[in-house]
Amino acid sequence: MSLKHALLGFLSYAPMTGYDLKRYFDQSIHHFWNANLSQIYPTLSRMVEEGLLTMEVEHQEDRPNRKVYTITGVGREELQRWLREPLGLSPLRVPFLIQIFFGGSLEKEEMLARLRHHLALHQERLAAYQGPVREVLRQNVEATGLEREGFFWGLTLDAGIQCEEGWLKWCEEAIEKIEAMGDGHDE
Amino acid sequence: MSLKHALLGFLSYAPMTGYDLKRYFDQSIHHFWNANLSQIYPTLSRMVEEGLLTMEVEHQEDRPNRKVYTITGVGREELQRWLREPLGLSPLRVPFLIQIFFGGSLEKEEMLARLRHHLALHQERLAAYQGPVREVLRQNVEATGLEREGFFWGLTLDAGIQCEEGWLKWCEEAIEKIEAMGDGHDE
DNA sequence: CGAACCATGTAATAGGTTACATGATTGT
DNA sequence: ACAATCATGTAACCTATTACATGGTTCG
Repeated sequence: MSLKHALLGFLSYAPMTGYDLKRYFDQSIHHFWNANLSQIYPTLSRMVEEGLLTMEVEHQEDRPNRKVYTITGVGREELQRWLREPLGLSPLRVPFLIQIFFGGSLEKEEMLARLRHHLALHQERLAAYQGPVREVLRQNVEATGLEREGFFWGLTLDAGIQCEEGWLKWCEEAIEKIEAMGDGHDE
Repeated sequence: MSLKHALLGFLSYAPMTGYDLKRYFDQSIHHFWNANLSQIYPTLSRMVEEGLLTMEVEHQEDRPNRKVYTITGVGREELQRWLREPLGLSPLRVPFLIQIFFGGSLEKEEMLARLRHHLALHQERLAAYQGPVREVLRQNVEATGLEREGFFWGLTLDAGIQCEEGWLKWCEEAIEKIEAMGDGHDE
């Protein structure tokens, strides 16, 4: 279960609440993994039962109480074990490609509009990765001083960028090929 | 629900059994979507209830009976509607990148071994796409005569290839960067 | 005055994987 | 003999999403 190990990973940096963890997800691994609060909270409870974490309630007066989770020795061992576990390639699930696969009945212009829209979405995402996302990463390295860790954070962002560039290239080539095609439903 | 629409897509080519459909999944859209028989069978039943398909039992003597599903007019309309529905970008879920992200505690050689293994997996998959997978696609076009459809089938395979090439490039660059790094856990 | 932030959850639903169950035929 | 192919499913389980529920504070 990857969510569990991602939580262990962040908690190996510092004790945190579920709400904090969600912010870290959104800020740093959002481009290859995400989780909702409604999934994070029960998972943290279960991890306490399993002995991977401990929890302490921090009382606050003007705000809701915080449940601060801390990783245990067992938790650290489990994280280290998992980090070395060989994983196969994760299967893709891209509904958009199902639409392309069965798109033979769409008209040329309709299909082009779909692809151009998709291209724009990927351009947006790429720009975000190269700009604000990269910047947040840099700030996190600066704030924590975790140089070596920051190097690996950067690698995952590189992967996201590489992926987006691949999609852009594919979209562009697909558009060219369709534009070169005959009109209507034939050829 | 994408599975439903993928099933509608294949059944728009010809009536088929669940078992046949599974074969088509494995053969043609496997690289961006897959499904198990234990998921396909109940889904087909539900689609009959919803009026998207009809089912007829074909009795066989030496083999189990076949349940042949046929797409209805309603089913075709639903497929056409869905093919035009704009979809956002599908979120990635790559557990391997979680391992990289939190991989700061692994030793240099350990990390290199992981990346080299990953590189090999992607090379294998790319070779499959460029060789046998492309060949099966070509044969399906020849067998069915669906030239225009075949063009779009090919596009989805191009996307798979583009994706694999992106991963390969990323793996290679990551390996180079790590090799250039200082030894052990520092720097 | 309304939106966003802080902070916690539960419940219902959907989607997907794995294991279990059956049973004849064909190929190695 | 053993595995694979044909052909159907059910049940248990795991994972993830969406909706519902609460309630004060801060910012525009």
